[in-house]
Amino acid sequence: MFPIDVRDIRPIYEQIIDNIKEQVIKGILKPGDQVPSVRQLASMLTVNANTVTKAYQQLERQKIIETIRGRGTFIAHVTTKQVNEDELEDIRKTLKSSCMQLYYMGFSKEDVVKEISKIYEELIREES
Amino acid sequence: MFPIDVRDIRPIYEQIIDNIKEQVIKGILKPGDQVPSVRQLASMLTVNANTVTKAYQQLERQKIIETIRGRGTFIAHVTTKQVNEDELEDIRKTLKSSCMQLYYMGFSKEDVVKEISKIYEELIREES
Amino acid sequence: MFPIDVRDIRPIYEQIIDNIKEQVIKGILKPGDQVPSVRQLASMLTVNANTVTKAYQQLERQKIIETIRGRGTFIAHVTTKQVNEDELEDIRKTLKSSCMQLYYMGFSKEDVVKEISKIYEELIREES
Amino acid sequence: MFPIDVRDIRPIYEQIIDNIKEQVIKGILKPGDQVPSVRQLASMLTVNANTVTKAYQQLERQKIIETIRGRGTFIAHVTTKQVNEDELEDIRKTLKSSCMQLYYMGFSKEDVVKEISKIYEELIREES
DNA sequence: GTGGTCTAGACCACG
DNA sequence: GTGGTCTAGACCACG
Repeated sequence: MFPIDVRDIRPIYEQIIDNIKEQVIKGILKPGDQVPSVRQLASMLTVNANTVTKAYQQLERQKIIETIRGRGTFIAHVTTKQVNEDELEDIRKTLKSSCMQLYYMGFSKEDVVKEISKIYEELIREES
Repeated sequence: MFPIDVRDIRPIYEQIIDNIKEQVIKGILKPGDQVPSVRQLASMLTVNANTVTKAYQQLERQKIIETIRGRGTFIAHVTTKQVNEDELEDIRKTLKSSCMQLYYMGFSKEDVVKEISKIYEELIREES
Repeated sequence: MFPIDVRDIRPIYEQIIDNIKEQVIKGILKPGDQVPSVRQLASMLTVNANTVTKAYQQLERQKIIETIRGRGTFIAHVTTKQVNEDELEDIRKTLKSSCMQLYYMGFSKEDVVKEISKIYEELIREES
Repeated sequence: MFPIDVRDIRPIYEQIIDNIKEQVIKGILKPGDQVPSVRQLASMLTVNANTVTKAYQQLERQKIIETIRGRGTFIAHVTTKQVNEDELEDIRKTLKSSCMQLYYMGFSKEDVVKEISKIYEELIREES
């Protein structure tokens, strides 16, 4: 599967969320694909099952996966998510914090744009 | 001073850090300017003095402010911070998470670039 | 564990820092070893948990220990720390103060060298 | 006179103590020499008079200066100070902390000895 | 159970 | 008056 880094700043459940999202965006996981059960993934990543549960709950709330009782958990069929203003505001705060840190490291606006463009491109690079 | 938002995802001390950084970047606070004492700022924001202390300690470690014994706390004289690879890697992870969230909201690469450009520009608007 | 001396000139959190550093240097604590949890150490030393937290935070900043979310705190895997000129200058000032005190007690250069050699040797005695 | 560095880790009163001790050790100030009055030194260094008072009190307790009522303050006539075991123990703790810091910066015993020798020599270099 | 955040409040060192 | 240290204790996030 994918690696969990216990030293990562992000909590483990967020790493799981980010990894699955990334695989969906990159097309590695496609709508209808089954994802491992909570217990399977927990043992694959050697993390606590509660941690995977938390990640799956959030992914489900975000309509990225869906659980069908008795059958398992699957990648949802894409429904472009509508813009949530509160969430967007939180993202902006995060971006602003990152910008300030980069500013202090001497990054110009162009440097920042270059950085984020590269990140976005790597994400949606067709069939990675 | 500036508002503390208890509903903000960021802890209070981080909001304080971000706000002061922002004022320095925008040139509202200049090198040598005195910032409110721990107790003053605490009562202005109606937060506990320890919370302000924590924010100030981190700002001091980042060389953004400096404390002069018995006199108070001041904006540091700029010393361009050198790039820390570990820190940069953490920022990249944060940017990637934000990109994925924005992608799910339907933001194209151009939209994301526009968004971050606006944020960066607002930050340095008044020739810092 | 180790004793806290309330009469010591150093604050408690510094005594904790120094004690753990010493155990690491002496090889009593090895990379990967778990150190007591904040609460455990606090009750062992009968000090407040916040005091231990402060010591651990500084040790973490110095890359001597690392915290793994929900699992505990561990001795870091050694990464030789690079020389920080500012820090070195501070150490030199401290050494100079000590030298002057010793000079007044009648210590010759050879006495001082003998003293510090003994201290250093006791530190690394058991092949760390 | 001598410079006070408000950014120095040492409190101002300690800087004053250290500076006067240093001048005595180096022979710049000799037994019987008059030192500035508290108010004079305070205005020379632009520090608070209480700070100078504190420094002078400690220097007097250490028999390095002596105050003659109505006449002023003078460098004391040398009387080799006897070794105070408690004080020596404190110095050892300080030296140990410094050794540990230097050890973490990669200093060998020889490096540390070289460092402290240089500091001691610069101190007693005849007529600096 | 683990550490992180925050409060209220005391006391101290420095100036 | 300024920040630094420390306590007691609450509540939260993560696992």
